[in-house]
Amino acid sequence: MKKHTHGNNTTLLENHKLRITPVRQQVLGLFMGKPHALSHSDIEQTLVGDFDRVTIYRTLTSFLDKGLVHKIPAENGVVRYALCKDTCSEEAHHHSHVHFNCGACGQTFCLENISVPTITLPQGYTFTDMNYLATGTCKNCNKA
Amino acid sequence: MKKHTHGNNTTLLENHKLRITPVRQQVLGLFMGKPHALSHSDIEQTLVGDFDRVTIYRTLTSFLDKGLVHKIPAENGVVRYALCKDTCSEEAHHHSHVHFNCGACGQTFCLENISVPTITLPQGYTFTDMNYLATGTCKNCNKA
DNA sequence: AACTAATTTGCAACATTGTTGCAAGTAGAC
DNA sequence: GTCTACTTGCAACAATGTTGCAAATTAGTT
Repeated sequence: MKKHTHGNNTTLLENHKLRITPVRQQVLGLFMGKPHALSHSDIEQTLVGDFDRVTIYRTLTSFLDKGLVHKIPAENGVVRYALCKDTCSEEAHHHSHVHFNCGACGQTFCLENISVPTITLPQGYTFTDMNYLATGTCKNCNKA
Repeated sequence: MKKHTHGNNTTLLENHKLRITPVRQQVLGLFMGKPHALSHSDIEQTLVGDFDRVTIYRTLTSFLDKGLVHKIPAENGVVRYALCKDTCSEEAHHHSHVHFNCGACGQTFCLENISVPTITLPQGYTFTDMNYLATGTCKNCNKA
């Protein structure tokens, strides 16, 4: 029953200095099972009845702090989260990939495989993070 | 007292097929008076006591619909709005400029003057809108 | 296996943000 | 000035996010 809660997600949590708890295993499991980013409410609805709303918020916050996931703001203000690649840590996030939000299915994907151009900011500005958000229609929805 | 509510913002509203009302003039006045993007709560706090919260939401929505402002999602999910350039209309928005969110002063700016590279999406994806969001420290805060 | 310290969880309460329906008020056209 | 359509305020609600605290749990130590 709780078979697949053990496996490499346990290791993943340990690697990020997070204690192994049921919520964390389940939430991490969700991320690993889906190709798209998840919002708080996505998670809340999938783990029905099992965990407190607040706990899920805190789980996401700790994942974020420890560099396990990154935040993706959609145009409408909905915040989603997606797994980081291994190069991310507590200290620094290294992703400059494009996020794609599909207007048809509403899902958000990380497009890891396309090249991201460098943007040069004006004199005086320094940046720590760069976010690319495309809105449109995704592969699947364009087929249909 | 209500001197500067008349002027070219009235024309701007007319041009976008919006009725001239006190809220609209005042909110538009705010946008024109500030170099940075404004959130709903920024506006609410500045126009203290004068207008209903709901009215401000609806004002922003109609500005958005008519192509007068555009929406800027910050990393934390806060949604801000900034004036569009003249090339925007009800039908289509034409801005691919970079938005810059300063972690120090919290303000968000449109950086109109820097070049924005084209991003090529993978096969099958089509996009209608592209959003560039940089987070860091702005000119003023870097000086201080 | 039991003990302990530190972290994590659930609960309750609250704050903020955004939405909807409807009646009264106002803008703009004639 | 009159009429119509749009806009506003109010009330009520829904959704989202935050905080404090006591009880439970994790992981390390003996």
